[in-house]
Amino acid sequence: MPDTLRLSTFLPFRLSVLSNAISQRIAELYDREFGLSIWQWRAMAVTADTPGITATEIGQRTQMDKVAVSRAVAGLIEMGYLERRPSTDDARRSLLFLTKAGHDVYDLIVPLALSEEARLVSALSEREQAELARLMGKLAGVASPERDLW
Amino acid sequence: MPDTLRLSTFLPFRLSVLSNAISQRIAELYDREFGLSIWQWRAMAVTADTPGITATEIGQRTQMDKVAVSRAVAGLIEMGYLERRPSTDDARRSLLFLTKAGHDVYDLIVPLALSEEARLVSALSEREQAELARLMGKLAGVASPERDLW
DNA sequence: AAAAGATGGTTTCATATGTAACTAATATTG
DNA sequence: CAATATTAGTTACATATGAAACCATCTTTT
Repeated sequence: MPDTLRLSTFLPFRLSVLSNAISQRIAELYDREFGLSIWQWRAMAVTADTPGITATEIGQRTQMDKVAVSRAVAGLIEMGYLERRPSTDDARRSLLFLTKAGHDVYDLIVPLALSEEARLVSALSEREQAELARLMGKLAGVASPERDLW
Repeated sequence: MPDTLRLSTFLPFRLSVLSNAISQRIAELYDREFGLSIWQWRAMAVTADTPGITATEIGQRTQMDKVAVSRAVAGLIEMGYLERRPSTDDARRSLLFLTKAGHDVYDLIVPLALSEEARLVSALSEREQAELARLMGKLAGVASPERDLW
């Protein structure tokens, strides 16, 4: 058992640094261009994907806790990008939809996000990209056996 | 150009969720067992690796900003794990060393950290581990061309 | 060698985030 | 069907974090 540990080769550290570097770059993009936080962008993305989604479901799909979802949704509604409609079969929930303005912004962000991702993975061949996804999936299984990350 | 984007296959999102799941698990371990934050643990790790390191150097090695380093170091000193000695050739800096107590804690954490890492990568073969490290290195190069992440 | 600028590090202040308490509604139990 | 427990979501409070101002020292310029 070695008595020291080199941080720069320690997987949790490397992952964290890499992920933060990427997230920050993207967050700055969303914020600068559209005034959206990462959380708001994620809530928007799953709502675009699943119109009529509830706040709880957003939380599950994005791995945000319910407070974060509540705040993100509140912000999006205030900006006029999201609309809340009461659920007919459960008055506690509401169903969320993108507004026209929300769709417009979403349609502007998607290409930006995808091109940023493309820039990122451009260093990797198709095979490497697939391999990375596969390895991350395996790690996710071990990291959070209890909850299904995706 | 697709008009929607599936978050669950979007690399920055997947990386972020995976990394956070891992970091949180580890953070909770350090905190519960030793009352250390992740930042404090990182500062401790690089100080163990390089006795006499300065705060600025800790920042470079851990990718923390100087405020975070300042706070982490202050906490470690207060707990009696770190010691500050004035630099002879520049009175602005101080040189940092683990105390005896700091070494003791460090020696307890290292095996825990390594075994948690081992548990994590146990899902991967040797080859896959090496491949993952290689792919992450490539991504890091694109993600932060300006600064050298490791 | 005085003035101006840069650097190491801390403190202040404003914002972000997480935990726990709370409200309202639904589901379950006896 | 009343009492209790659970769930959806929000609010309040306490802590964490980051940006900018700051102090002290060192470096560069003139």
